[in-house]
Amino acid sequence: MEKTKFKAWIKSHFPRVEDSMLDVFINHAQWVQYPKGTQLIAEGNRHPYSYFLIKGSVKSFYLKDGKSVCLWFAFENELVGTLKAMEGAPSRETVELLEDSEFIRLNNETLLRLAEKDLAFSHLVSQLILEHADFLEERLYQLQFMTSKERYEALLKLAPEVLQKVSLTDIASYLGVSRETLSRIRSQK
Amino acid sequence: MEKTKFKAWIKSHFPRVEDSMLDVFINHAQWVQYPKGTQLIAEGNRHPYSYFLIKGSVKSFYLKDGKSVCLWFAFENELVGTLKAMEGAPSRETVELLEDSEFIRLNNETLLRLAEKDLAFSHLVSQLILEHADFLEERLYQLQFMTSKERYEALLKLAPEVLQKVSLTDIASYLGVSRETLSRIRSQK
DNA sequence: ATAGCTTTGTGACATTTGTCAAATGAATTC
DNA sequence: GAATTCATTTGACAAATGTCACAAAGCTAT
Repeated sequence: MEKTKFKAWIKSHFPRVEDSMLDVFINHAQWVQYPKGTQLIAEGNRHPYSYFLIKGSVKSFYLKDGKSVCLWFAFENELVGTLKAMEGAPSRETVELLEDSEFIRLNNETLLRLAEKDLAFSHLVSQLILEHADFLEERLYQLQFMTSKERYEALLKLAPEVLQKVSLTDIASYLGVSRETLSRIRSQK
Repeated sequence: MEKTKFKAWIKSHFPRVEDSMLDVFINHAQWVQYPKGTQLIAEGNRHPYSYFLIKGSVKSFYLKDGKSVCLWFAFENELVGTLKAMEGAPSRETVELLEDSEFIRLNNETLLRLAEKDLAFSHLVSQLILEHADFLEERLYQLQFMTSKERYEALLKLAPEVLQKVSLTDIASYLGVSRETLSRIRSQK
């Protein structure tokens, strides 16, 4: 069962969550699968789920003047979701599958209800938000302090799988430069 | 007593925190006061406190090639602290007073210990991190999507007091442009 | 294999922004 | 209030990046 993978991941990331709790949690989760191109979360809509990505890859983006500008990518063994969805608010971003992918799906309300009553889950939720905030701070640092070339190199170092799975157009938008500029950065080295 | 102001603020922001809990919390807090220019939190150091700003203003910045680049500003009735300090890790940023200021000071470990044991406090901590994450997402959106002129106008709209209290040099670095460019943006309108 | 589509790369040029230097303006000290 | 310091503005130029046009390379389906 794919849930095993998810369970192992939680246990390694949140060793303080007890097994009994974890089982309650897992029982509320479902395995789901969607084809490439599916919009998991659509801009402007409320979305009731968060996901753990078992297999595949996704991108998150806003639309700007009809073009997509990527905010993040996710690959195997990563969490996929948005703060807005967690808060029950309409999403500002769209999350779309880059290839056929499998997920463990978690209902946000269920998650919050568990966190409401149980201290360990509340800490888990804090932890998740904290990790996301750390990611955002790093992104912000890079956008404010690093040149586009440095950002490209940092991305390659941190997540080399991006190059395999994501188009250069999407990577360029993620880095905050035009396709052409990224192309030139790449040809320089 | 200045703690009253802090108490009122918490009650309006987190109506679900009970009075008894709040009193425990407040009893762990201290009122402190520092002169303009004080570095509340210094880059590279661990820092044991978070603050509620009673009166005054602060800026947060990194150093880049000897120049400061601002990450955020805070004014009356706002929380002042860093995620890194919360996590007990060395700070990457420096937090400095823009004028003589007064704070309610909270020990991070005490805060976390309370959150450890008490559900209401755990939710409060989640909520605080969540608000910070929302701020970061908005910042990121602005840096990636908006022109420097639009960012300047957004800042004026959201926090007009910035113009009163913060130098244009610091505002420029916050917006991600040079002093000269900000000056030209301002003269355009 | 070919035709058609999508992605990526390259050149020419315009625009934005940064950098350096100097001038102006505002605030502070003696 | 004159002198000094600091912050802001302005001008001239250079560097980085965006935009547009098109060429080249990779894929897909027939």
